[in-house]
Amino acid sequence: MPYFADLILPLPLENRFTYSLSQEEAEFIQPGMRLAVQFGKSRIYTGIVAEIHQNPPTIYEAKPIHQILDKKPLLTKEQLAFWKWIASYYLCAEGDVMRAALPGAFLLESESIVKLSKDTEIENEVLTDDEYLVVEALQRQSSMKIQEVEQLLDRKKVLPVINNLVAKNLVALNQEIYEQFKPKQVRYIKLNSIYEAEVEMHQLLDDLSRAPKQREIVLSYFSISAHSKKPLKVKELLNASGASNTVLKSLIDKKIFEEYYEETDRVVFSGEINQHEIILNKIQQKAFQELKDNFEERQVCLLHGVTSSGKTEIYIRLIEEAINKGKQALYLLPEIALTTQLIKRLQNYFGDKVLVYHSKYSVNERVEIYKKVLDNSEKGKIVIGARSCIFLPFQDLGLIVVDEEHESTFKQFDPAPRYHARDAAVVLANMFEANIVLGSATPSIESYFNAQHNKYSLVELNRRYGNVLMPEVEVVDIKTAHRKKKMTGHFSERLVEEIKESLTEEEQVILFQNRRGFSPILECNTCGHSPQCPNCDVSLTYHSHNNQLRCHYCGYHIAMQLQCMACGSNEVTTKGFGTEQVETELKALFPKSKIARMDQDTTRGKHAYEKIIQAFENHETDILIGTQMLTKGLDFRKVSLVGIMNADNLLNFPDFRAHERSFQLMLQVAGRSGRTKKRGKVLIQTYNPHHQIIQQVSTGDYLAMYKEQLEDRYQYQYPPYFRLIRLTLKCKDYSKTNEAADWLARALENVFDRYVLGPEFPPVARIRNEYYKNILIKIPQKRSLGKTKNMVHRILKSFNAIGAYRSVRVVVNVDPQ
DNA sequence: AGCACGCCGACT
DNA sequence: GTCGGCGTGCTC
Repeated sequence: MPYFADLILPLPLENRFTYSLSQEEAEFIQPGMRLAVQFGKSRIYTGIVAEIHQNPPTIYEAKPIHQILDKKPLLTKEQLAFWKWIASYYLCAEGDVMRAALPGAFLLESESIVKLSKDTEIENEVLTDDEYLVVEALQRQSSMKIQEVEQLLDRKKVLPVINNLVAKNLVALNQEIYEQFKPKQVRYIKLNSIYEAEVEMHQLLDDLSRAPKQREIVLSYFSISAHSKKPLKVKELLNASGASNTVLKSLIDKKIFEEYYEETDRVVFSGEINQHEIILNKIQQKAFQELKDNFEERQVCLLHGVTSSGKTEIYIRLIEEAINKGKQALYLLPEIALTTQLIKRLQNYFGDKVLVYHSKYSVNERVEIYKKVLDNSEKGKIVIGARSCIFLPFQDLGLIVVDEEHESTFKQFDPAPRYHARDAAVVLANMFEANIVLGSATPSIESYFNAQHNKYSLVELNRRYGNVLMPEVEVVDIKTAHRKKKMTGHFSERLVEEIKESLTEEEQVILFQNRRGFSPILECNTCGHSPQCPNCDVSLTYHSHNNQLRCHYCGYHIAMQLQCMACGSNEVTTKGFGTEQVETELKALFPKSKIARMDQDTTRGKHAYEKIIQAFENHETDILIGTQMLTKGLDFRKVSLVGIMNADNLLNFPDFRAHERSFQLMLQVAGRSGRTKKRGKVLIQTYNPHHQIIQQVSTGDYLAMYKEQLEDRYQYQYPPYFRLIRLTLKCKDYSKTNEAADWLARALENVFDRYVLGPEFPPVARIRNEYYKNILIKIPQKRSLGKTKNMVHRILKSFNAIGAYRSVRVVVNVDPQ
């Protein structure tokens, strides 16, 4: 009986692919292992075994596999099921999930290598110039990559040339695959055991009397090993003796020393546990108990706790309980770069049980963490990281914490799989029958709705830790201020007063300015023209640090223009205002204060974030101006004033979540103020002081916001009452984009009727010379989600079958943010 | 995705 | 005439 394996390949393709196995292979291979297989004419890919069976494919001959890459499965059954769920829920291929889920180093890919055939006789052959060049080059360097051949011949299509050479039996084309992960090896040294006896030892030292450097090394070795029995690293020995590697090498050559290698962890925790107990106050204790009680009934619990109410301590205690039961715990964060403070807190308590996992780690480091989790090892019982952590190979997951669950960065936007880590984590927890806490000071409407409708349980913390008062919020009407001429640039008189007061009290100030879309653009005072990107439908934005005009979307940039490009007028001004302007104006207002800025521009370097934060923590900075980044879990002690420069550009965003977002953002920023005894102050500058969201922020009334937003969502048919699927069409051809979008919208309307919106152009309708068009499908609660998705799937399939629309790509985004 | 094949315009 | 552009189809 023949055997077959169905593989998931890391490609955006619908199907799994079936390969044939020998009986021996079939007995060894298990689902979750990696195989290297040939796919297509020449390439070799890494595939994951999803299933082994004995049903031969009917319409094609299955190819044999190339190589088995694992001794035991790299994926658990749960993971395979989880991948399947993600692919079907978010309407993407399992291959897309595979790419997102596995550290890159696990995905071996082949590279075509050209080599000279063994018994080549060139003389008789008639060669073209190109062919001759390749053969000649190969006589010098034995093998070449396709890319190198491209360089050699200085043209793009070299495969025909190579194929001709292969046909003439002059060269061979091979596939080479590389195992990318290399365990880190550390070189150790030990003395040859014959010198351990005292006599031999003295003899050795005598023998070396004429080689003082070598003698020095041996003496160092003795002195180190006298008070430590630990294996000795070569590096340590060389450091201690001050000798060079060459000297040691001659000792190794003389067989006096022996060297050996051992694998070590790249990711090591060097600190030590310095916090041994977490003591919860009464309110925290009560919440902790409630959470545990709730878990008896329901797996998911929403923890709604105001800023600095001490949610982290509760998480830590929950994690502790999970790992005490021998289970693994996962702590999900929106963005890992901003959370060094939190990671330190966890490591101080749990030591090396904590592993941090995120995309900024090197591929090798990620492989190590992956393997630790797979082995359910003691190191790495607790994993903390951003959204991709949900793909780790947990064996026995007991608890998931989703911190700042309202954050939209949990949703992956591009590329597929466009998953929401919070929602996927709920599914993951369900697979393990694990508990999951969703925590936030400003829960998402969806989660609060689920809590209100008993899908999740709910625990609330209404007091700040140590009974610190919530900050006092003052709304400044800048419309009136402008009229009364009480504005200095973007600063109202009130804000300047408050900053002055804080500074004289030697307290710190945070100023918040929303980013994107409000970066400054250049505008001509005469004709109103502003320079546009040639590839995208946007104005170029001005960047003062390099004096450039830049496109946000494609990176196109030109030097700053001093004359209008349309009419030649010399009067051009920068409009709109970002953090840079705030900084400039602030420096003029407070020349003596130390001012720092935290935004995209200033946080580019690897440790730039930390430096700015550190400086602020150490009070080397008085005023910190920043964007969204400031809202994320930073804990500054001496901030007494938070200023929101302009609330309106948040509120006026064209998005059904704009109000919810504004509320969350403002309340989070406000929470940075007054974390110690003194009551903090928040100043919000706005043109609409009576806007309901501004009012709700100033009273900190989450429930009022929730209720009002919920009504809007119901009325305008948005989540949580309706689910959304957004289809985005992209194409270089404008009219084709329109035609295809119309066709697709018609096809969808046939099934979903009035629940199809669009097609319509997004605010930026052209990016990198591609036109965009959106179609939105709204799914009422009563309609089956699964059936709807199958239907969408079917319609997309027939869309893709239309030759004329072949160049139009459709991006599917389920639950778009 | 990546690659082959086929058709078409633009150059040595 | 070939080179390289792109559209189309297929991969177990």
